[in-house]
Amino acid sequence: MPPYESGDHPKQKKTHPIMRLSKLVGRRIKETPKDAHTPSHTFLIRGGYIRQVSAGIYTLLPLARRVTARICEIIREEMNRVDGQEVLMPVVLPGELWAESGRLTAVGPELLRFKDRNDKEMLLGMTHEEAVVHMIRTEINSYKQLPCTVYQIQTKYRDEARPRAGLIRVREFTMKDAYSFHSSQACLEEHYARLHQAYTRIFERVGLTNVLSIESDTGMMGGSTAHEFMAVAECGEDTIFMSPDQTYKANRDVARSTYKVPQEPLKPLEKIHTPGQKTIADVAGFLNVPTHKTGKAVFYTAGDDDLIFAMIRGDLDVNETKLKNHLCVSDLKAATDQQIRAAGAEPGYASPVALSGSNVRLVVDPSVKGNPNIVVGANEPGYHYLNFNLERDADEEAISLETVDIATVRPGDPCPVTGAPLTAVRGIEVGNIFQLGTKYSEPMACTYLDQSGKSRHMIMGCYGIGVGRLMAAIIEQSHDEYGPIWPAAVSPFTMHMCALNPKKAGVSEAADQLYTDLCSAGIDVVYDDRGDKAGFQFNEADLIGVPHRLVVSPKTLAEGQAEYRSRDGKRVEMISLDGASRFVTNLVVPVAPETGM
RNA sequence: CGGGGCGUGGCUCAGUCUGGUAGAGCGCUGCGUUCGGGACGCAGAGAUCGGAGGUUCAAAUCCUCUCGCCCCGACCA
Repeated sequence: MPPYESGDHPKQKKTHPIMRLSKLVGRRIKETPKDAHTPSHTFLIRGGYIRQVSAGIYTLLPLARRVTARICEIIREEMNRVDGQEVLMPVVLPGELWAESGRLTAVGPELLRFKDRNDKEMLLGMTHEEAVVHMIRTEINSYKQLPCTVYQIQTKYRDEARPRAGLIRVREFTMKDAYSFHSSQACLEEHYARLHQAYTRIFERVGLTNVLSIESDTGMMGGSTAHEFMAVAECGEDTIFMSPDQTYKANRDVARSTYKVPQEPLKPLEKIHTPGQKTIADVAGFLNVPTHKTGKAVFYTAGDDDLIFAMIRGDLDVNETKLKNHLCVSDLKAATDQQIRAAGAEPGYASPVALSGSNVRLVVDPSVKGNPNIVVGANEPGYHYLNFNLERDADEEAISLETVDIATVRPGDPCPVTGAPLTAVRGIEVGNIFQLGTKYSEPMACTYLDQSGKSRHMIMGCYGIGVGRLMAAIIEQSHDEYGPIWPAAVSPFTMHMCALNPKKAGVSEAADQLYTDLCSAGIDVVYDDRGDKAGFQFNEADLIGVPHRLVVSPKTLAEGQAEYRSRDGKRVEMISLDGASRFVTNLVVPVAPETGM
């Protein structure tokens, strides 16, 4: 290779990306790999988009990289429109930074930690609050610089216990994460609303057709208000409850319902012999009462603290996420029989009645609180109480008693807003937004001086989108039995061109010419120049999933034409080769992004 | 972390129960014939059967240990 002349930098050379299928890295696979069980996983593998390297760790081949690049461009445009500034923070972070926020110890094995050569504790970033605070607290120190929003598109690593379904749940992934900094809660809330709109636009523009914005659990991120954006899909891991008119939508972990309590006169507490009846179903059957007239006792331990006695209506189940959030603990374990007995309760016959004096934390769901005359255990093997009434019969002097919603909502339960029966759908979490408040700025001393010269903690928001997961979600919502049907905005190519029988007179010349014309017109074309049988080429085209296809063959060439077909099969027509460039250009008039907010 | 399943050419699998020198289809290379919804013929290349021990004259196959991957659950910004 001769040295470059002065001014002849390689970057300045016009490069022609390889768009011939004969040269594209990544082959199509005819058979479904045994590991693939969902449409997106199957087609990403079969179409030559991704390859697994390890559990939850994938290589993106050129086709997938083209898709994610287009997704990232849309995200960038929308983030820039809400005043985001792109940055890039490290993947490898020092443990000490996470010690500042407390998450070094608070986060479990999901955080991958390791030592560097100097025996210093390091970690792979699973999210970047600490890193961004480290950046902002040194760059921003005046109210005049607020609000400010930065974002990055960066690799994250989470040591997931169980990766699954291809790109839906992985260990290493690319994420767009944004962080905003404010001097007031009102400013945060205003910006949060703007980001909510930006997210809605992003998911529309990438071609998702069914995305729900729902109330979500704030989990380990902390903070108060949070929303998740859920792409509705069968293979989704999350369950969303919503009212038929969608005025109420919430993740199962925060979904509420209203359980009516009957009005009836209180009857006297009565102990009754119930030998061997330890489960709700047993007791209800034995005493011939409906399960919703019983009380269920569930015991947990949190850390090394006292026993948690969760009490809920017999037909309902405790939602452990709700309970954890109420107790502000991250690990909740089912208590052992010994622990239950040590607290003065009897497994299978546990009761809040005779717990006096024991160090039990009693958490009662509202479904029990006003519910009159229910059946509960008697803290004595083989005995229950009839006509238990919480306010009257639980000894509030001796035990702490909290009433808080800890129920798991079921499909058909009444909506807390409209009262209509809630329905459940499955969804893939493609994005989320959080109002963090000062959860990180306080412990990490991220402050600014306000107008009066007083030092204050910045108020933060954070906003994430999983890029690879988004690509998979798009396939989940747009595919047929043959492959993906890419929305034009994110398709790896605009046009898929086939040359049938290229050795026949003039075909390959005409196809090459068309390919060149389209490329010159700025169209992203992938050209199947391999000369395989028609059916083979068509099946591969479907498996790649480009929304438009042109075919040149001896048959079409005889008429000076090419055949156009849309991937969804809704449009098929012959076009003249002369006017092909114009036809295609008209076909793919880009959807201009909306302007303004 | 509990429960289940699977590791045999690049891919999908058979062979394992009942030990006897490793197979098929797809894919790949070459030649020829075909050519509008996954063509055909001929000739080839390619696997120390996940790994390590052990039993045996002989191990893909039996035993022990181990690693990896998938699924269900638990967990999960």
